[in-house]
Amino acid sequence: MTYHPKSDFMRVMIERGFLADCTDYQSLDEALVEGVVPAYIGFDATAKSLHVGSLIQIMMLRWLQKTGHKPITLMGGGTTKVGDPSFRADERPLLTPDQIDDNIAGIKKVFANYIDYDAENDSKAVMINNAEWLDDLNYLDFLRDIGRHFSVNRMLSFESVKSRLDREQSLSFLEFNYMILQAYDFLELNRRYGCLLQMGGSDQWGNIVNGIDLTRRVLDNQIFGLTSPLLTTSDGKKMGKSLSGAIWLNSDMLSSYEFWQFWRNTTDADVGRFLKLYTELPLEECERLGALEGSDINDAKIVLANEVTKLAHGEEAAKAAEATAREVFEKGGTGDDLPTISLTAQDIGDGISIVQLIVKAGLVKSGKEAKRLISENGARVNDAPLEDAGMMVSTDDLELPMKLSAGKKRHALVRLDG
RNA sequence: GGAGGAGUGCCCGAGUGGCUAAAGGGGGCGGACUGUAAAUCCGCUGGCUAUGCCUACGUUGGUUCGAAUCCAACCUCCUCCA
Repeated sequence: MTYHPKSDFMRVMIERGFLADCTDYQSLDEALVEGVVPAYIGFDATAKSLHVGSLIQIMMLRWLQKTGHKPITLMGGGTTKVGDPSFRADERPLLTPDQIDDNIAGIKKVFANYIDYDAENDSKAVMINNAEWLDDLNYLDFLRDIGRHFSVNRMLSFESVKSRLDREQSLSFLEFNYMILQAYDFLELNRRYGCLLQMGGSDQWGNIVNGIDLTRRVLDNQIFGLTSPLLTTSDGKKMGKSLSGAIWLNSDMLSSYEFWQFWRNTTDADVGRFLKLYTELPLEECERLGALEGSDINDAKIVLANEVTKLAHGEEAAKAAEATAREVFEKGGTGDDLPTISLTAQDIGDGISIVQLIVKAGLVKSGKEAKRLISENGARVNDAPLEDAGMMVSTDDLELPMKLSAGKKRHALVRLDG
């Protein structure tokens, strides 16, 4: 960007790599200088927790608040009933209202760690559910008041739905309405809360622009949109997957240790970028750490893991995760923070096969995979290669916690409970 | 409503009566190399109480000793027409 912003928020967004595009850099910048700007990001409730793919959005709201503005976290209680088709190859399964409520409850937990909803100033954040205005819409009124502002011709031209239209997959009318509902959200947030800005990933650009147009037409208000880059790791993978699935932000969905490990395993080339996006370390520090060469950059990865985990799960959790990681990887020992399963004597009975234990410990999905792992010499028990796939484990073997390993990186503890 | 095309394993995609748990690729997992990195190379990749059994090629039935493969009906999607 050649634009030199006057506002702290825009400056941070640009310097730290959050900015992919903005509908009007200069006007938005001026609004940010003039006063408190309420800005929102919407989160659909498709799972019980958000994952690291949404973390960049959360960090944007956090910076927004830190630079003196007002974050609005919009929970998509209404829009989730429709499902966002943007850049998706197929239709999502519809969630029931109960599932959606459950998911919202889970997602809410994580925001409190990043955003202050109790601030006693103009930057106090608010959390709103768009079900508030979407659930009770009257179809005909909505079509007449809002629908008339949308051109189907134009809607069909959006990149976000193009792949669906071009290819053999259908786009249901239900999903097609998503962009109208999201546009309407922006309008309502402007009307009700004076919201001036919507942020989101660059895949949301079309939806955001629609909201801006709609608000201008209906209320004659100028509002703004700002998008973050769609994050992939430098080796071209989507952000947020790792060894065993999605990287959830909620600690009840993914342990702090595993969360920490995800960041510790960042690809070299991403370290500097991630430090800027996902931590609040000074820029120079991010750059210095990201520029470390060879094995020195491992120290930077530890800093990254500590900082991100601290924000998400708290300082204690970060410390415990680091301690366990050091114990496990540097000394080849064990640590309390490793994923642990507890078995009762009853579970074990006369003995349980090692194959079953490996499955129960969550290191593999099936007994067959466990056997494969063993035959490939990837399984270890207390750090000794496991050769006998038929090995039985008795309660006596679990006097001390047993450490099971799958490959070099994945470990779990098995304890006897009670 | 009419005509034509399509529906395969986590994904893409070959197969068009037995040799098919189904080529190839991607992804994933394990190994080597390293730095708990990347790239590269090698191997594995449906499940189970396992010399056998179960599940699987849109769904349901049928033909056959035998079907992903043939037939019928249905469902869904795509393209064109109304």
